Formats: sequence, C-alpha cells, structure tokens
Amino acid sequence: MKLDELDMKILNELRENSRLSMSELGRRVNLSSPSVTERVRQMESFGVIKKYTVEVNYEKVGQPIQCIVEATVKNGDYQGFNKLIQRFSNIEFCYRVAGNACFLLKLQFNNFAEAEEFINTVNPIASTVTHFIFSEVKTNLKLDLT
Amino acid sequence: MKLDELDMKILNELRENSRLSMSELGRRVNLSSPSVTERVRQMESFGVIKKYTVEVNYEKVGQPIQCIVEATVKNGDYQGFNKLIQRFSNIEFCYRVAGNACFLLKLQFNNFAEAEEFINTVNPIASTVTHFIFSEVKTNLKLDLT
DNA sequence: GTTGAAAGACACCATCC
DNA sequence: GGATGGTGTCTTTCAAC
Repeated sequence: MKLDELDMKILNELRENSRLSMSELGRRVNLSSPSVTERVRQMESFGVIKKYTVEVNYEKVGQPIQCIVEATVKNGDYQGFNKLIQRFSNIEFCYRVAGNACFLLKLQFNNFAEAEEFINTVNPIASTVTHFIFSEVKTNLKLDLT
Repeated sequence: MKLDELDMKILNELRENSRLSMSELGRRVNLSSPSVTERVRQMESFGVIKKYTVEVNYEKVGQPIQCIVEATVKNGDYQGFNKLIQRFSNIEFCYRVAGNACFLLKLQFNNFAEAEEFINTVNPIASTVTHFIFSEVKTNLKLDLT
C-alpha cells in the first residue's frame, strides 16, 4: 500500500485524537466523509493503523513506578524469556534489540516491591539493568512523507 | 480522584478500542450511557486519560528503522540536550531516567542515514548507546486495581 | 445511576463527476 | 480517484425518577 500526503494528514489527526468522527476528520483534511472513511478503512485493513487506543497517566491510575529494563538473556534461552514475560500484564512494550542487551522492556508497577518481584523473577533467566523513570521529557511525534 | 473497578474496566476497553461510542462502551461494562459518559469525562478532566490516539505500524508508514537510544549528557548540560531534541519530530518518547544513562529515547527513521544524522547531532552534547529494534515481542497491557 | 424521549449527528449507499 | 444527497440508524443529551 502506497500512502500519500493525505493519508499522513489523516494519521496525524487521528494520532492527536482518535475519537474524531469521519465527518469531522474529513473537514480537517478537506475531504468528504466517504472518502476519508475509505482511506481509513484501507489503512486499517493494511495494518498501517494497528489500534485505536488511549494514553493513560500511570501515576493517576495507581502505577507510579515506571522503568525501562535492559535484559540480557543467559545461555541464549530466548524461548524461556519470551514465555516468562507473557505472564506479566504490566509490560508496555518489549523489543528485541541489537546491542549489549537482548531485550528492552518498559514496565509499570504499583510500588517498588512489585518491581523487585519482577526483577527477581527474571534474573534466573536474564541479567538486567533497570532504569527507573523520573519524568517524561518529550512525547510528540509527527509523520512526514519522505 | 479515586478510581474504582468500573473505571478500570472502562479504561481497558478504551485502550483496546478508543473509538467505541459511549453507548457501546456502556453496554460492555454494564452501565448506562449517561453514567459511562460522566465517568469518562471525569477521567479526561482529571488527566487520567491523557489522549485518544492511534498505534501506527512504522514500517508500513515508511519509517522502518526504529531504535532506542541511551543518552548520557556531558558536563550536566541538560538544558542544551532538552532544547536540542525539541527540534526532532520523530521521537516517540524521551524519559529522564536513573542509572548510567540520563535519558532514554525511542526514535523512528526512514533510513540509516537519518539515524546517523541524529546521532551526529546529539554527540557533541551527549554520548549515546544505540539499540536498533529488531522486533516487537510483546505489547499488551491491562490495568488492575491494587 | 437509570430510564425514556427528542434532537441531532453520523455512517452508509447509490449516484454522479 | 473524489463529491453529493438522501435515508435509516445510532448516539448524545436532557429531563424526571
């Protein structure tokens, strides 16, 4: 699927507010509502749009402890690591990466005890470096056509 | 603001699909639509809900190069670093963290040349460790009441 | 927090450019 | 590819409870 500038505009609008109606979305990108609808449907079915979701303030939701963990799997037991982390529901992301570490994860916890518990659970399989998050410096993001 | 189990249910539903109508949302959590609407409005105004947004597949959008960068600022010039990264629009997040590094950032690029350019721009102010992302292992996330 | 009613907006379709 | 107009449905919003 080839995206044009209009698709990018649509994505940027939806990224700012995914609850826009198709007609309002059309107004913002100067397109009729049937046209926007079709473009959006296309991007959904091609997987360009993965999910409509919500950004939550974890502190206000009772999970004030956030951290990013570098995990280096021992003895190349990637399967075991994969399996292990599946049971946690407080993982925002887990990426397989190049570099010293094998995986980078972001997690939320209700308190430090929970964080410790997680690390203890993982450590038999992977060594970890934990970066607790102090604050969010920047999060904006715009898509451009190259 | 004190959240109860119903609020959590609502958040989890919206996190899975932020485009649900209030009436449909009400159906799913067994609440009338006026009640859901009020709860959602509350969570919006208290900042529990930060933003309704969309998850995009960066590869399909023409930004196949993703990485997480650890940045360690030289000479404690945090202001300079902050200012520097503001001009980039391809930063998904930037956290101030504890640990060896000062900041952790996630970025998207159209190609390696752009990634190199970013690193070159940052290096006078901060040393960096770059982890290119191979794949996304896990991303689900549910909120629970403690 | 619920129900019910009224107004409005929306999505959808067919048609046409 | 995109726009327009009409129709039916769903939603929102308000009132009263």
